[in-house]
Amino acid sequence: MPAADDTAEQIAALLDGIVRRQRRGSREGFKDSVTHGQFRVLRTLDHAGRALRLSELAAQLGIVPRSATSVVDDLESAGLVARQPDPKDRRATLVDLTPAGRHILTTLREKRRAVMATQLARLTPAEQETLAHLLHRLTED
Amino acid sequence: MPAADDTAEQIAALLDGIVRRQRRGSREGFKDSVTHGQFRVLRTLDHAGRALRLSELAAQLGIVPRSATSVVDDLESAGLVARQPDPKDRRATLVDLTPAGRHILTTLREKRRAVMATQLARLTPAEQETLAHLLHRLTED
DNA sequence: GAGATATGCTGAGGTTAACTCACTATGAGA
DNA sequence: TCTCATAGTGAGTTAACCTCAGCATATCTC
Repeated sequence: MPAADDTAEQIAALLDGIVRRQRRGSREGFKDSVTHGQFRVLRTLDHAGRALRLSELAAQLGIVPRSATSVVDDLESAGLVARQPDPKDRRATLVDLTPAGRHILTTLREKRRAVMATQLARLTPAEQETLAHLLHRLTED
Repeated sequence: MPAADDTAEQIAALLDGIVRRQRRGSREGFKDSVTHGQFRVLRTLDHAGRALRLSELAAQLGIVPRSATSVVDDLESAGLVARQPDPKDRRATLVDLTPAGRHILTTLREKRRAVMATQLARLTPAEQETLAHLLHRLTED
């Protein structure tokens, strides 16, 4: 049982626990506005900076298109995103943030940041930087 | 908007993405054996090294007791854990791993480790150590 | 330019992992 | 003893996914 292997198992369990807590915290904070899944859509659209095809959105979220349809349905009912037909392909629909969606996203980000910051307070700013750097390295292509 | 705050938001998003992928990978690997939630129960019992009360188990998992009941139900049907009455309190039930549960846990850990190791391969062993250390610091009391 | 094939979205329905609320059985304190 | 707290569970709900099937539109092949 090599040490490196133990590290992998350990990291997996630690990540799992942290995200679990963080998710729980967000749920409290997001109450009565949007769900975590909806938040992810808003964030993704904002990050893209333009309207995305539903399938494109799904790909970026790492979910199947059918699942994206449902989340977008709910966000659209809430007036936070808008669908419009893609002029280049009549099969496709473009999804974009509404001003209301953009507005709420700012608030939610702040709440989420607060939750995360509470946990992160255990690390020094330098350690936080290191962590961010390592996590980033883990996700980049 | 101070840099430290940005870091918090960033870390939250990165963690989320990593765990999402990792979870997806595990799902593939665990197929036809146990779910992620069930795995967590097995791991927790093994970690405790003794039979746990259902409520104690729930607490360690960070879920409400009622939720633990259901997961334990399924694991018990599968013969991976066993319930037995707590001799000290007839209201309580103790849950423990069966030999079969202990056995499958080893296999699952290995699969999970493999999934995580693939992602971790982007970091040097030293970086992995650092990451494990930082994550550990984040979770400890 | 017509027919086969691929693509984009959505209806229907299922699973996992949680939740709350209300109930029963048992234990513990006044 | 009578009250109140605690341990577990039945019933029912929610979020966030999934697959499979189907329709409309686009594209490719002949």
